[in-house]
Amino acid sequence: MKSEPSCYSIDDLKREKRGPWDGVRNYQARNFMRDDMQVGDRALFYHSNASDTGVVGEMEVASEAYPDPTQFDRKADHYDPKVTKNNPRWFLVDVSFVQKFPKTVTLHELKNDPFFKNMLLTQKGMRLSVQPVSKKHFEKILRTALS
DNA sequence: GCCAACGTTGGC
DNA sequence: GCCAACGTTGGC
Repeated sequence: MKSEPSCYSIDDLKREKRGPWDGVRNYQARNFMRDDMQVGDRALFYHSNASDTGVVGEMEVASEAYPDPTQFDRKADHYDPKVTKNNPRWFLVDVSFVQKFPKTVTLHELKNDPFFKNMLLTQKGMRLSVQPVSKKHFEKILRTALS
């Protein structure tokens, strides 16, 4: 799950312990949260547009999917004038902090390791902000981060 | 800040 | 339904 650290970082989540992953306005990303995530699933926190772009920590899915409240909020950055309370379009899950890695596993590292060749994240033009990670990739990233 | 790669919108 | 124009993402 990607976020620009200037907007919301792993340190913000560490401080807050738990929070809604709001602001996602892409159908595919929404579908992954709404349809494929379950409470207790692990997720990776990725810093995009950062000085050190890459995976910075681990979190846990802490809620079922529910409508993103910011879509109804006229003053929110991601307000969507086309939705109504009875007909929400955007969904999110809450996430809770698990750990911040002692070192970032950078996008550069992932792209340079053939093991991650087929990972969605490393594909050209891939900018989906919420995307699935295979177990083997997830575990290798954990091992790399903690080694 | 640039810009390539996507995604969305809306005229037709 | 096509596709040009526009908006966004995100690496660099």
